[in-house]
Amino acid sequence: MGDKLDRWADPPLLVLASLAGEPKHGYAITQDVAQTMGVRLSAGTLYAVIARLEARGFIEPLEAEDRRRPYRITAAGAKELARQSERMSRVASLATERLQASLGWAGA
Amino acid sequence: MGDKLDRWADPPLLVLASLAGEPKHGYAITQDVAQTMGVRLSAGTLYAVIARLEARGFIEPLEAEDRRRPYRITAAGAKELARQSERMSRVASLATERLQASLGWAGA
DNA sequence: CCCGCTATATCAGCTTGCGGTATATCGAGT
DNA sequence: ACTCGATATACCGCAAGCTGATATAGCGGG
Repeated sequence: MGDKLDRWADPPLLVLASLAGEPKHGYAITQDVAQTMGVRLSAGTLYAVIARLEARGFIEPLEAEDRRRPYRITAAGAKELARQSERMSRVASLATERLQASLGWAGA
Repeated sequence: MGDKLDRWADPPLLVLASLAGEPKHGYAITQDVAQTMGVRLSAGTLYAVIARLEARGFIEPLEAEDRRRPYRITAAGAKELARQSERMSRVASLATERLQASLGWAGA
């Protein structure tokens, strides 16, 4: 049930990608990730990830408006995101290449 | 130290991507993943992932030669890999776009 | 007045990831 | 012959992460 194999997407990466453009607060991140990346992050995951990302210095909190606690990506976070997304696109294109190259799969 | 935040790459995805081209046995997967994707999978991770992937029907074992137990990607696995890598490249390009759009990062 | 949406936070439980260890075979060096 | 490193698979315990549930709370609509 709680199977990780159903969604192979690292929440930290999605959150960081969401914050890459402009600062957002937690709830806005969930919505952005759902809309632009098609992955629904539960509240439990979201705030845990935010805490870890902040502890690593990849994101930093801004002054709270109302109930909203916005976060901004740091230079270190941006650098890390750039590295990871480069790797990601390499893996993705490699996978696509290989899949197209072997059109012989009759499969089960 | 076993911090997941250091390496945001889902081992299942890497293994499946490695098997996308042609069947490989476990050890060969580790080497391929390390060389082409820059991620080192420990033996413990590797064989656990293989077992889960097989249980899901994403890969299937071929007849063993010598000590080697090769695995092949199934049609279901290929489909899943295609879906995931499409998502991956979308997230990656989105992240890159957003990072470049906000050129405030000094790079340090 | 209650319900759903916004918004954040925490918890228990399960799954997963990783390092270490065990086993076994093989080729190369000494 | 012996040892060492590489090949190759497998399992264990621990720590970390993810998820769904639960709690809190203000606000607007039915």
